[in-house]
Amino acid sequence: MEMQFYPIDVDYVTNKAGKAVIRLFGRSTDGKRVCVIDSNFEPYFYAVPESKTKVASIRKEMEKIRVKHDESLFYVSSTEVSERKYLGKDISAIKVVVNHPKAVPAVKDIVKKISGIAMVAEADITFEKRYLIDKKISTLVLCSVNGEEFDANADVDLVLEAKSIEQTGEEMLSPKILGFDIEVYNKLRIPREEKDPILMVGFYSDNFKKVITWKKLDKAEKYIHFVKDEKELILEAVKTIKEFKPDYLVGYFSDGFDFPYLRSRAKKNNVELNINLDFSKISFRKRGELSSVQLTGFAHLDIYRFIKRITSGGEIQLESYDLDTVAKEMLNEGKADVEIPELAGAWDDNNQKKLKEFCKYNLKDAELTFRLTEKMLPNLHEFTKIIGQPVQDICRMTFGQFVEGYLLRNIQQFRELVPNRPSYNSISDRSMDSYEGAFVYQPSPGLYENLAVFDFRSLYPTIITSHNICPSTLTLDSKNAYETPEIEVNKRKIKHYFTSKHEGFIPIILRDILTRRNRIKEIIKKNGKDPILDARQYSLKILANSFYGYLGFSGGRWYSLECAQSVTAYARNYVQQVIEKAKKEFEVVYGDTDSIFIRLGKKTKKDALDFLKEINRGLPSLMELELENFYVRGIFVSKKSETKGAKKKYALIDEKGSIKVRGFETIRGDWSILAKEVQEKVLDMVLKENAPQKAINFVKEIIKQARQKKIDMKKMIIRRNLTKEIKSYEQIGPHVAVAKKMIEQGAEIPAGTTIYYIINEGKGMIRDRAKLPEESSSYDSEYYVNNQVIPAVKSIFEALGYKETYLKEDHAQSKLGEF
DNA sequence: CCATATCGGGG
DNA sequence: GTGTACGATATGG
Repeated sequence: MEMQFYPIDVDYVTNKAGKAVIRLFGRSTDGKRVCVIDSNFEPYFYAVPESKTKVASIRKEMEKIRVKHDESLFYVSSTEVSERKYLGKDISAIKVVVNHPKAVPAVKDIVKKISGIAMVAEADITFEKRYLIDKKISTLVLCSVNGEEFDANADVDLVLEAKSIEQTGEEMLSPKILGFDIEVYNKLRIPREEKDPILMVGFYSDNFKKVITWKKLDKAEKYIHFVKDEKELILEAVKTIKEFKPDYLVGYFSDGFDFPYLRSRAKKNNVELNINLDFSKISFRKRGELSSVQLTGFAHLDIYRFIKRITSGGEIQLESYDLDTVAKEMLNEGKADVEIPELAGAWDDNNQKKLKEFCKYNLKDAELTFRLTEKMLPNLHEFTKIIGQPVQDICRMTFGQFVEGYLLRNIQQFRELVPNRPSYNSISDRSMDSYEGAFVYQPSPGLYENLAVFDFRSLYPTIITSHNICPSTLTLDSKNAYETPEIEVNKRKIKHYFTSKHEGFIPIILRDILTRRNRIKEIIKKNGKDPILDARQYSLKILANSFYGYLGFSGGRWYSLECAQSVTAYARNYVQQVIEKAKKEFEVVYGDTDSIFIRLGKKTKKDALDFLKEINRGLPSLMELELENFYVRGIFVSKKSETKGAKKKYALIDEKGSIKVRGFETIRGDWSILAKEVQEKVLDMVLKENAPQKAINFVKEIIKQARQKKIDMKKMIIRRNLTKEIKSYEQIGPHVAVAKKMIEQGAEIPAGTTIYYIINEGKGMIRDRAKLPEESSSYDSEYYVNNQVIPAVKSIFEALGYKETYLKEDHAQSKLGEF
């Protein structure tokens, strides 16, 4: 029979005959959950002989290989000579086909030892990845399959054994998404998996709301479902997922919290989290402290991980990635307003009213998770389609992995053999390599008016394409080659050369990405905004911008120090050239990596634009200097202990009154709200109103209010995490001291607990005066003035020239009366 | 200057 | 599992 479907999850299993078969789980066009089995794909790798002369004898030797491993026999099924390239050079490789994916590592080790073998390649690409690459299948994109119905032990509507399968369209899956979230008993601030039960599980989707809990609530909302205990709650949650049949089950930090917690509580209650479509156990792949929780048959997404990756470094800079902040920024809607530390108390006291609120809160979290996923879907899907790997992997991949995934798929057209993933040792060797990065033109601290900012459009990608920078074009021959600017290595000046006789695969692939992106941007310009096209161009932008970093990433297969060095060398050269030219007409205020900030002074905007045109006439075709914006005012500040202006620490206001702040994120979650608010307001007054004196008066007023204890205690709360067991602390910080006192009063405080505290008035050390917010009646205003307010605004006022008068090093305290 | 420590998300 | 392996930033020697 014929069927069209969207593959979502791909893996392989070994069938009764001992053969590895690929399974593609997905959704058919008529809405069924399906599993397609493809048993027509063979595992293989490549062996590269030292010279062509020995190929015949090597093949004979390889074909004799037999390895016993546990119960199975691994062997070479066939070999075949394949003319390939390796980093641009022609080589003969032998394709070695083996009887099982697990035979690859075993056989590979033996092949490596055969004399006359130079290297073994592509033995480290997983079977299912290899399948997707070779079959040119992207998950989530429509596939046609011809096959026979098959009887298999899987919780799907249809299993097909494929005779043929191919990707047939561009059309994408519209997935069934189920957001979920758990609430747990939290007498202590951090719940303990062994002791504290799960109290609620919430689910949300289009036309679907459900909260499961095990305390009966009278006159509760319809969506609340009651069960008798935690065990039943877990079973009911499993049943809910089974019946809903989502394509994506989505949580927020569910890799780090919800799933590990569910697993632990399921074990405690002696029940199985039986949601995988083949009834197998859920895989928790440890990666440092965090695990990646992978389901079989459908996708588990931790949307937090994708959002964090995709937004950092982008336009919107979030100060925190907690669900409330992210949802407010992206959905204009925050979490339900409850005091989560009160949940345990409400549960113990059977406080019906409060528990109903917590149910609502639980549902809201699931809803926000669901909505964020909907919002991110265009980007998530574009990456999945471009990179061609399952959506659950894309959701967790770094940009370096994006580049490598993209190269792996697109390198095939060049017949390039894929370099091996570097060994642990070579990674650590490579990470010793250091090289010069971007150029920074240091600003003099101060307030400037009337600025123009230029930047190079996609500077690093266009440098790579314009100068043919690629591991395959690197040459020692300076004839017919691009010559880099001088590069200083160990006090010696060197240059690299990249041939101009043929184009490297990285420049070709990258140029294709850039031109595709430009085409999409033109369509958007012509036809107006379109979220899908916008996601597509943004994905291509991120991908293109990641190539340079990838070349210098020690864990990369195509790592090349020479390439990475060359990219930054060219970049420094171009930016410095523009700065030198700009200096003849304007005052240059600042420059960093790919941007130049100039003061217009008596010159006009037109003069700035003419200058831009002039520069662009001299650049290679793909490179371009663009106007980023004109700014009314800008403040450049210096970091402490630096006299010159700091890198990337400035704030600008444009003609529309919107403020752009860079590098002020020293104010993080572990500072008081007071410090954050003061800094924000000061920047506002300086930039928007051009009123430094008013800002000073404002800070003076805040200090006065602090001293008169007129500021809300909530704004004084500082939080900090305990990273280890209390006993193992040598350095007793304020948060450690608070925790110690709590323990003395009988509390249990495991590692990982967040301690909230306020510094109280009195004599002695800071740590002895740190107390829980509920135990604090007042606060030490001098501490907050000197350690929170002043540090938050100090550098801003210094840049404005108030240094000597108002802020004298650490003795600021005595001077602050005048402040 | 480079090596080590901390932190994030979740309740 | 055709293994594994966070990444960015702050501090401290």
